Amino acid sequence: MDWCRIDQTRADELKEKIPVDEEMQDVAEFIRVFGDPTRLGILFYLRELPLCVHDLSLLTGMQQTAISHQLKVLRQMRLVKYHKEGRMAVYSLNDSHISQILDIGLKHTAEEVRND
Amino acid sequence: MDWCRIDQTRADELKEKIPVDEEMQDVAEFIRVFGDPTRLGILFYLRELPLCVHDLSLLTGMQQTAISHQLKVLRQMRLVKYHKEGRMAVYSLNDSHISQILDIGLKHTAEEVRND
DNA sequence: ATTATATATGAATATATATTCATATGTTCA
DNA sequence: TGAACATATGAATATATATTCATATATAAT
Repeated sequence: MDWCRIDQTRADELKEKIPVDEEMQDVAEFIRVFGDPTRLGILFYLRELPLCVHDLSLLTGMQQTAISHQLKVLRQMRLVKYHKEGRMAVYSLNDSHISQILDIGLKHTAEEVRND
Repeated sequence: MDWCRIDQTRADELKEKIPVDEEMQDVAEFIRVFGDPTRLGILFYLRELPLCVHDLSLLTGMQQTAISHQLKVLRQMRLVKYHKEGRMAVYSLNDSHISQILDIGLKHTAEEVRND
C-alpha cells in the first residue's frame, strides 16, 4: 500500500472509525428513501396530518397505485405506519428523524443556488 | 374532487404549505446524493480529514475512476471542494449539513432492527 | 345482490445511475 | 526526454427503481 497523504497507521485508525460495509449500506438505503420527490411529497403531507391513500393521491397528483407502491417502501423502512378505517388505510409518520431530514433538505436547497 | 378525510379548503391549505414540484425535486436530488454507499464512504472519511483521490480509493477499496466519478457528483452538489497539490487533488467537505445527515443516518440504523 | 369505492400488488416498461474500461491530461522523478 | 504517477472523463454495461397497467381483495352503498 502506497499512500499519498497518510501512513498505514493513520489509515488503519481511520478505517476503524468509519462504518463497516454493511452498516454503510444500511445508512445509504435509509437515506435513499428520502431521495425521491414522490416519497418526499408523501412525507411532507403526512408531517401535517394523517392521510388516506386516496387523499395523498389527489394532493400529490400521482396515481393511486404509484402512491401505494411508495407507501410500501416507506412502510418497509418503518417511516410510516397505518391503520384501517373501514375501507380506508390511514397513514401517518412513524419515525422521529423524518422531520429533521426534511428540514435539512429544505434549508439546504433554500440556501443553495446550485449549478455547474 | 372527492376527498376522503379532508375538504377542499383544507386541501388547498395543505398544498400551500408543501414545497412546489421544482423545490421538491431539488430537495430529493440533494438527499439522493447521500443515498449511495460509495459516496457516503467518501463523506465519512472526508469528515475526518482532507484526502486525495488515491487515498480515498485505497481507504474505500473502490477503483480510482469510481471515486473520481462520485467526487464529481459531490462537487456538482457543492458538498465537497478541492485544491491541487502538485499532481494530487485534495478534497474536503464544503457543506455544513453533511455531518448532521450522516449522524441521523447512523443513529437511525443503530436504533432500527429492520425487516419486513 | 350488484355496483362503486379504497387499497394493494405482480408484471412490464422506461429511466436513472453506479461501475468499469479505455484513454487523455498534467505532474514528478530519473 | 522518457517513464511512472495522480486524476479526470466519455462510453459501455449492468443494475436499480419509479411508474403504469391489469387485476385482485375488501368494504360500503344502493
